[in-house]
Amino acid sequence: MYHGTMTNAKQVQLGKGPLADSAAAFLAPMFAALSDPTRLRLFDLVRRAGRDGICSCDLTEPLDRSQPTISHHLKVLREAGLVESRRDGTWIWYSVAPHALDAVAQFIQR
Amino acid sequence: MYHGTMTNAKQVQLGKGPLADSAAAFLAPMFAALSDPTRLRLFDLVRRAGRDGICSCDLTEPLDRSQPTISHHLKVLREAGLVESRRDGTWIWYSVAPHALDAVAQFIQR
DNA sequence: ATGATACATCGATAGTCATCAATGTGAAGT
DNA sequence: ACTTCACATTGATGACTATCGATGTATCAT
Repeated sequence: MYHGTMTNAKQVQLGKGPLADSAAAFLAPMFAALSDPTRLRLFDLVRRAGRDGICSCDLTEPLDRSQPTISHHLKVLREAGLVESRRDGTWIWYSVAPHALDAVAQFIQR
Repeated sequence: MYHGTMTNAKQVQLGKGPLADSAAAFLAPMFAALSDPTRLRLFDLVRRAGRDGICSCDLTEPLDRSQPTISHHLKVLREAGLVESRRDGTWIWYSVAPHALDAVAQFIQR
């Protein structure tokens, strides 16, 4: 399994014209990743943890969901490029990917 | 059918602590409304139309979707509080709801 | 090696969604 | 009244999703 730094350097220039098909295809999964209440709170908890990140084991309880469910949501966030994971011995730390929300913010205020 | 101004004055104070359950329940549907590529481009087209808005008939072709599909997406955007509709004779004009994305923007940059 | 801990994956289920063809509705013109 | 145009709704279908119990996997301690 992959636990390195997902740099996701993909930068999308939204441009000035109508939102391109490719830009929409890039942005939509990010919105989708935040479209579930549980996952939204999950992302918020990870973000509040700052650079150090937060252990997956500390996320199960406050969200009142099973461990597989939290693991699933973290996978969705990771595949959307919003969070990164970093293994440290037995456990894994999740943190927000740098510039994760830049594209989203750029779309919101344009 | 309702075509008046959906003021949606609901204001959410996200506060400083972890994202509350209620705040997540309020925000998630907005992200969900933008989580589909077609609907994202649809919203973008409506937003680009400015205050006057844009006719539904002018949205079917550029998005390459059937008329019922566009109608469905517009309904989703409207119920999420992101766009408004205004009847004018035979046709209907869609425009972005004022402060539609304020809550989303507030969440993104916090 | 054994056991324990942290996390991922599998399989199943109930619910939701995007899409379209067909049909309904409401307004305007003739 | 009839037709036409703009848009909404219905019904159906295939795809996706949130959730959990059960099970697998990797790491550490003993």
